[in-house]
Amino acid sequence: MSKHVKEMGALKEHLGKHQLKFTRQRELILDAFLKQEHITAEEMYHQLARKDPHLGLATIYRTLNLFCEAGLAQARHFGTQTQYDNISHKGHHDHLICTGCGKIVEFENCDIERLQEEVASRNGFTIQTHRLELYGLCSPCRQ
Amino acid sequence: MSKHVKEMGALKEHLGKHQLKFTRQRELILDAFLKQEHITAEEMYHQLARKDPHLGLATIYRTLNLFCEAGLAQARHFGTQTQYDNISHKGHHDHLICTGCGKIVEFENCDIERLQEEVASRNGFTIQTHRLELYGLCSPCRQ
DNA sequence: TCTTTTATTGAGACGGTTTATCAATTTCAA
DNA sequence: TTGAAATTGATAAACCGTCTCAATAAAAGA
Repeated sequence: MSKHVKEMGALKEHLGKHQLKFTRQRELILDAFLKQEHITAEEMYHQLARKDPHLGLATIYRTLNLFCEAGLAQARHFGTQTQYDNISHKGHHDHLICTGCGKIVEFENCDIERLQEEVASRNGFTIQTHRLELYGLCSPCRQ
Repeated sequence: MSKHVKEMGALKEHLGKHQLKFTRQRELILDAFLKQEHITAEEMYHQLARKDPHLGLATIYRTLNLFCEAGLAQARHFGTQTQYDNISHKGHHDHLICTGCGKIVEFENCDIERLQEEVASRNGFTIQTHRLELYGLCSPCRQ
């Protein structure tokens, strides 16, 4: 009865290919994961504590890493924690960041994205998402 | 006599402004830092162990963070570790990161860099450094 | 120079995050 | 239903980076 039929299918396909099993915990964690844009293991642990008080933190880590391998999630190290991004939510924008005043300008550039695809395929990669940050000085900060 | 006169000057200026002191350790770490494009604290620790076996890891962390504040370095979380990038180094390379197995491939692409400059100047920015990470699956992880 | 003040250092303790271990349990194909 | 194989939960362990603090070194003042 999940609303996430497509992702559930992708996960089951990955499980099948790797002789892994479909468990109650994996289903529970997938449902919770797909409801958000990104989450940390700790956040999910607390969030799921009500539904299943015995669900262990280690299982959450293992499962989120499994989602990464299955192409559903993307891990990003953010400060001291790891964020797991939901790949199916992708309103992706890049950032120009002023190192002087901290101002952030968002931008999108199709040409850059196209070149990224080229680089990736040349190296045998399939891109799920990317992160591009340009650091510099805005004109007020340059005087 | 250091070859890195400019950076040494920038560091001393920062120290002066903040009532910090110029120490033998800071000089040593700066010299080692400027020789590379990027380094982790742990790598530097081993690298400097011969020159000064008593140089502590904590001092290296403290000093690399100081370089960030002084605008000489840029920290970024990479896998489980923190990389300190040398801002003055030009041959900046970017990363393809496999979300399945964690493999990292470095690449450089002048066209992308040129487009970045365009985006920046269109927004009135002057780029000091950037960070581009492409996340996806490498071919073994894709099957 | 000598003294005084203040920042820095080294060593290890510490805290938070993630992974490894392992016996018990669950899944799933036969 | 059975049995091999994967998974789980609990917790120990590993790991990275920061904090603590007494001892030391650097700058400023006399």
